[in-house]
This record gives sequence, structure tokens and C-alpha cells, in this order.
Amino acid sequence: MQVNYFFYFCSMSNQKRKSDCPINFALELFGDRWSFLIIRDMMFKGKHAYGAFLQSEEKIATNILADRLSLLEKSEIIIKSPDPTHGSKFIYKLTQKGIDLLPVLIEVIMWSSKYDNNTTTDMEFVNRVNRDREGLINELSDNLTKELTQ
Amino acid sequence: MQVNYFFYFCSMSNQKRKSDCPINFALELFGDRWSFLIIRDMMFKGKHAYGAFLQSEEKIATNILADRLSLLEKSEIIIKSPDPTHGSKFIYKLTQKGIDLLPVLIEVIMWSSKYDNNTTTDMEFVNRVNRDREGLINELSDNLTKELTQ
DNA sequence: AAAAGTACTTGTATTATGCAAGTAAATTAT
DNA sequence: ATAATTTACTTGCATAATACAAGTACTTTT
Repeated sequence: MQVNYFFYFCSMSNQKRKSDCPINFALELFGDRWSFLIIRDMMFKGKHAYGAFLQSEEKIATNILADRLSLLEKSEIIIKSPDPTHGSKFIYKLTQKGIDLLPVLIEVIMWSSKYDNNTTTDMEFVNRVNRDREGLINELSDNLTKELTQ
Repeated sequence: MQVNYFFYFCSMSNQKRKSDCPINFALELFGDRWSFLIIRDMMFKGKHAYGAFLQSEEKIATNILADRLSLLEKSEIIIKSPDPTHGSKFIYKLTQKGIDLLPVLIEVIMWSSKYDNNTTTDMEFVNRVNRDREGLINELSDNLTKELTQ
């Protein structure tokens, strides 16, 4: 009986690209069931620690979280740095490349809030997007950039 | 030796929802490696037939294509109808729900065109989005709605 | 010094995907 | 009119990805 260790070395990525289409480029970086949730947590929920991601209600498995964090770091969507106030912790932050995904997340939220009867979307947020999309994007984007450069 | 037929009955979906978060809602409907490419083909490449999807450069496997088409149909992002001029063919079209994903796809394209050095994105398209995002969305959206009601 | 927290790794089972082949109905070619 | 081809799949099986439970090494708190 042969056991397959491929996953533990490379997992999801490292396949050669299926195409250079921009939709496919994005899919190959975060088009799985978990990466986008990690990005959401960093973008909208102020989460920056491994343990915080683990606690999200979708309950990501710890090995998958470790894998996705390292892939997101490798593709420079996030950066990992030691927590200066806590020797055994790391801090994960969105890079500018990651912050620039904000419009994508916003459009996904707008779509889901329209079509999901059970959505937990904050309607204040939806209204704000409808009134002043650019302003909101700039505001949130600036906040994330400040976090990054702290 | 026990064989697992689960995939052939339900595959990807039919799990109970992991959460009612709008990002997760979208992920559970099209957050896999293929659904978004099928939507892209219908949205930007005028593809409407099974065989046309199979021929895309990313080379989706035929069983996966069949599965994703039925899931997208089940979630009412696309509709399937017999081809009136061709008895053995079907026509797949985006519903309004599917057409409303256009802003999401556009933001993904904008992001990838910025961060992928090898992108095949048409720069005319990027310029048009920068100049007149709303106008472009309305125009493309109207075209897709016309296709739908034909 | 012991217990608890943090970020993982490892092993194994289950689920999803990829690939090759086959099928049935409709269409086209001879 | 029959045979070959097209179209949209299904089936079987191999491989890859994910889930779950447990363990590890280092740090921090008690």
C-alpha cells in the first residue's frame, strides 16, 4: 500500500498554469474553498493571527489553514511577520496586492446580499456601497494600508 | 473493495452551509476551480454549447463540466434549453442572477491585469473600465439580457 | 516547575478531480 | 437507407485535495 505525500510538499499550486487568462490567474491563486475566507477575515474582521482564522465559523482545518497561508504568502497577497509583543505568535497582513482585492470582495458581497435570502450581510454596508462605492473603497483601502505599514 | 459513488449523485454541493456569510455563499455556489471559467466563457466569449466549453484552453474534463453545468443550473445561475435548430444540442445561457456576476468578473480581470505579468487581458477593455465602468457594465449586461430573452 | 497557548506537522479517511473509454440520440454523408 | 459522425453526456478507476484527530516544539502565563 502506497501512501501519497504529495500534498505535504506542494498541494494545490505548483501545477503549470492552465492559461494566462486573467480569470484563470485569479482562480489559480485563490480559487479554492478557503483562501477567500482568509482574505475576508483579514479585510473585514481585523483578524491577523493563526488562531483567529481557526476560530471563524466556517471551521477551516488546521492543516489546510497552514497550507493556504503559505500559498497566499508565496503569491504575495499576504505577509507574515513575528509578533513583536508575543514571541510565539505571528502576524499576517494583506499586502497592497491583497488590499487591491477589496473591489472583488465588495462585488461578491453585493451579489450575495441580493441573491441569498439568508444572508448576514449588513445592509448599512450595502447602502454605503450604493451611495458611495469609490469613497468606501478608498476609506477601507486606506485603513488596510495603515495596518500594513504599522 | 468499496467504490464511492457519492460524486455521481451530488458532488460538490449538498453539504449543509458552512455559514451565511455573503463571501461563503458565493464560494459555495461557484468557488471551485471551474465554475467561474464556464461563467467567463458565457459572459465574454459567447459560448453556449457543451462542446464549446470543452474546447476552452483550460481543458475541463467532460465529467466535471457536466457536473458544474448541472450545479450552476440548480443554483439558477444558468439555464439549459434544447437547441431549436439542432435536435441533439442544448443551449446554456446566463440567467439574470448569472449576468449580475459581471461586476465580480470585471474586478477580477482588473486585479489580474494589474498583477499578472503574463496576462492576456485586452488593454482596451481595462481602459474602458477605467474610463466608464458603469457604462460598460450596462452595455455588456444589456447584451447578455438580450441573449437570454431571445 | 507545571500548565496552557501558539503555530504548526503527521497520519489516515473521505471527497473531489482527471483521464480514458463507452453510450444513446440526432444529424450528416454516401 | 445505411453508415459514419456529432453531441451531450455516463461510467470506472486512478490521483489529488480536504477533513479530522492527534502529536510536536517553542513560548508564555500561573
